[in-house]
Amino acid sequence: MSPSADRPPTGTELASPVPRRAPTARLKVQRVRPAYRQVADELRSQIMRGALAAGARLPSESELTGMFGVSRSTVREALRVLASQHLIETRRGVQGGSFVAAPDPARLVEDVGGALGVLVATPSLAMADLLEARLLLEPAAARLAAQRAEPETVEALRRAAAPARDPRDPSGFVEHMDFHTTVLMATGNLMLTMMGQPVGDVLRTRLDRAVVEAERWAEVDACHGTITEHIARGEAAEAEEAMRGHLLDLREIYDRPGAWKTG
Amino acid sequence: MSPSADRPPTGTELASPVPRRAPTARLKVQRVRPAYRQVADELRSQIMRGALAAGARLPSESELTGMFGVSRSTVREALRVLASQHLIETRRGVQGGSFVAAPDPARLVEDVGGALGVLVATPSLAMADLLEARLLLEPAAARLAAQRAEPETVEALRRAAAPARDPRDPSGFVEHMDFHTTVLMATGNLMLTMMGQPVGDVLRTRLDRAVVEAERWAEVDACHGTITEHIARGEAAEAEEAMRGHLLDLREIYDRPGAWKTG
DNA sequence: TCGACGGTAAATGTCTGACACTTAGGAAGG
DNA sequence: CCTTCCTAAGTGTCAGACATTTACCGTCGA
Repeated sequence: MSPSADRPPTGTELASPVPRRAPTARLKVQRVRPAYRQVADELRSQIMRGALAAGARLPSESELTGMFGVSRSTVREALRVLASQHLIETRRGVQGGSFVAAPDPARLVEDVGGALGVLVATPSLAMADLLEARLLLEPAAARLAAQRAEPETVEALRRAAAPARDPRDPSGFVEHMDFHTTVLMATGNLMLTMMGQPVGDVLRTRLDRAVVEAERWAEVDACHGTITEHIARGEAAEAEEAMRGHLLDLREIYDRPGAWKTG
Repeated sequence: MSPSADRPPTGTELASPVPRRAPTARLKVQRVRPAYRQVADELRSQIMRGALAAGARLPSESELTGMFGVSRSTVREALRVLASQHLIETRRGVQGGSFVAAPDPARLVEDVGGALGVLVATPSLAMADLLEARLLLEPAAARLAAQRAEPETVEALRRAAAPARDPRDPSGFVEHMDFHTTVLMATGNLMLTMMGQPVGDVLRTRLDRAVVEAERWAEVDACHGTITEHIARGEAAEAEEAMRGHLLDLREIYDRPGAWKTG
């Protein structure tokens, strides 16, 4: 990140390399907010305030044109902003329009994962940080999962712990979800799932699986099975410890040279 | 990633105003992706692939119209999408244009916080979940902070632990950052900070401070001080335990009826 | 009576061309 | 050397038109 990269106002500036003796008031702020931003902010505020319930239909673009006194292009750019933040969805055709989108955890996780992927490409966020965060989160999640184990979630865990079969045989891929994600979900706490999943996603997608031998995967699967059974029996402490050990094992893989796909 | 590619099965479909007895296969997928999305996806892909480095300038809107063979409106809508995902920043004037944005953790935290705020308005994510997640994260963070305490971070902690003075007296508000955020930052692990801060933000902004008596805040400040000193002395276990106790104390506040601002 | 078919209209999607506004940098003037 | 003004590149905004999608509804035929 070049130090000259001028940062627009985020409001949460940390250590700012304060430009001493600013020549003339040299603000980088946008003097005027573009109209499309004002429109977007106003609509967003209405949505967040609950004035527009989820599923509700916004006025048509032409109507918004009249309401805000701006052109349709401007309205549309505002709508694109909201749509890309998943606050609205637009449909075409008769009875089409822009609708307030129902908040979707999966979508948020996707977005965060994507942003994380970008961040790990910078020196500010190291893979080691992700591993540490995971090591902090998932053992605790395993403990909670054990404390709250229900037949249904245990069943899901068993499915997830079953080794993913040969990728060339797609038959086993139905309904197969990542084990670690499943453990997070088994806590019944959506917040934990949302915190942990993006981390796991990034680690998984950037690991070059070629550096790992087949028998290593067998060990991994064995660990998953052990953890699952601890959770199934409600053995909280054991589940936590097993997960911690598992993650430490994995760390050995992640620490290998060339384990990370660069691009 | 965030392109929110035409939704693969998220499995989290909730109450869709299901048109009973779907006439013919009634998919909600967009048959054709609008041009602005294609342009946005292509540009995003180039940015993520690294073909455009951070800070690099994209072609001007007019040039992009030529390159993609679409009108400027379409190009602009695509740029709005990328801008609202913080992948690019746009400047006006000579030497203006769209520039690849440097990844900014603070921005990501902001976004996640905003999205969380929306999610807690739904039954899928309860405040209790946030509290639990926090209870899981911050004590561990306090431990790590203690293990790695450096003079500089300790100093920042002391500043943050100092009671925020009367809001009507803005003098004390300079440089005052939330204590819990500071603890997270003191771990030196950006990932932990990014996981914890949105949670704290949501809890803080939605707590109706009117239900809390002044002396309660004094207790809170005292707790902050205790934790800070544990961290300063490198007492990891004590710091962790103090933080846990502090959060459990806070829980009493959060559990009061009427503690949450509805919206 | 019921299903298939096709028309209609309300919206979004796209294009074109024009003008306004912003702003860094250079030229002119003191 | 400093200040002031001008310029030009680029984004921001507007207006109007046409294209495309698609739920709905009426018609027709079996």
